[in-house]
Amino acid sequence: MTCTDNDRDKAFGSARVSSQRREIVSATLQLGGAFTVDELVRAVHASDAGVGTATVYRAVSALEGSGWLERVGVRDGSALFARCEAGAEHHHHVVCEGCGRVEATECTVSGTTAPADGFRITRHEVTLYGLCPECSAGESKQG
Amino acid sequence: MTCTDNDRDKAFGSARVSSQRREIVSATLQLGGAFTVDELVRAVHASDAGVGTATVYRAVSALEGSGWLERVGVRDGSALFARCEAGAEHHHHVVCEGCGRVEATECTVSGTTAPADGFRITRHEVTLYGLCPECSAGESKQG
DNA sequence: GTGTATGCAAACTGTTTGCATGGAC
DNA sequence: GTCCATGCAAACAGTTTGCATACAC
Repeated sequence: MTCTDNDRDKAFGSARVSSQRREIVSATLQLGGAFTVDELVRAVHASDAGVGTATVYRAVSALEGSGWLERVGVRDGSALFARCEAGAEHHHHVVCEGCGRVEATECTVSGTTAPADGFRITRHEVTLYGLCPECSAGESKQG
Repeated sequence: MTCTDNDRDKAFGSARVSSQRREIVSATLQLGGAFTVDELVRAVHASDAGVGTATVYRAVSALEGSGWLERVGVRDGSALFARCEAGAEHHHHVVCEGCGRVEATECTVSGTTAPADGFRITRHEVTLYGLCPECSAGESKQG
């Protein structure tokens, strides 16, 4: 992962960047796929146990606000976040249930058409779940 | 709404049916569309304030278990439930953001194809949001 | 120097659970 | 008569917030 401090700093947009926030961004990149805030807190604590949970929550909110992170779903009652390259373009996510990896995928839902009784559709939420090529291969080997 | 006690009782499958559970089912039908547990509790309290929150949660779980109710999404951090006629068939939901009405809609997502990098898709979640014909008409009148 | 991010802990919300009791079957 | 559903309250998990302080700008 080639990621400079400058890259990390850009994640927060115009907000201030502290050492903690830089660590949080690094941990996000290390996790790679989708993660809960709790998992992110653990990852951050691996390099600095002094970072508070509230700080991580606030940083995640800031990152979500700047568009660098996205809320991609829910797992066991906690919000799932993931870094997504697709940015502001309309897209959805494929979540690997093996390793948590998240990829952007284009929207295959027929946009604003009315599927039932003349509903006027304004937005939709789509999340695909499955296995990435690696996990898919591992799965078929193990049975 | 033509719904006999017998209909209400069937909602719980083979589980026991108490007067509270019958009231909960009635309240569900009165609400009509999607609702949170909190809204359901309020509706139930309109006819019997003595019903406990835990009872409603337990009844909702039982109704979900029997397939009579479905979890159709999340609103403000609380789970959204709705009665759905579609039953066990694969389908999705259209939620009216005006009145909360929920309709089943057939799946327009191209099933198990791999949208990105050879992912093997096993399942997906789709929820459509918009305005039903009535709310859509009201909206355009009011601007 | 100003204002924002931090850390701590408490508060808050939605949901679940333990327990004694009443009611459905 | 047995066993499950109930009601109450406490417990619980995830998340947010208040406040004094440290630090980025």
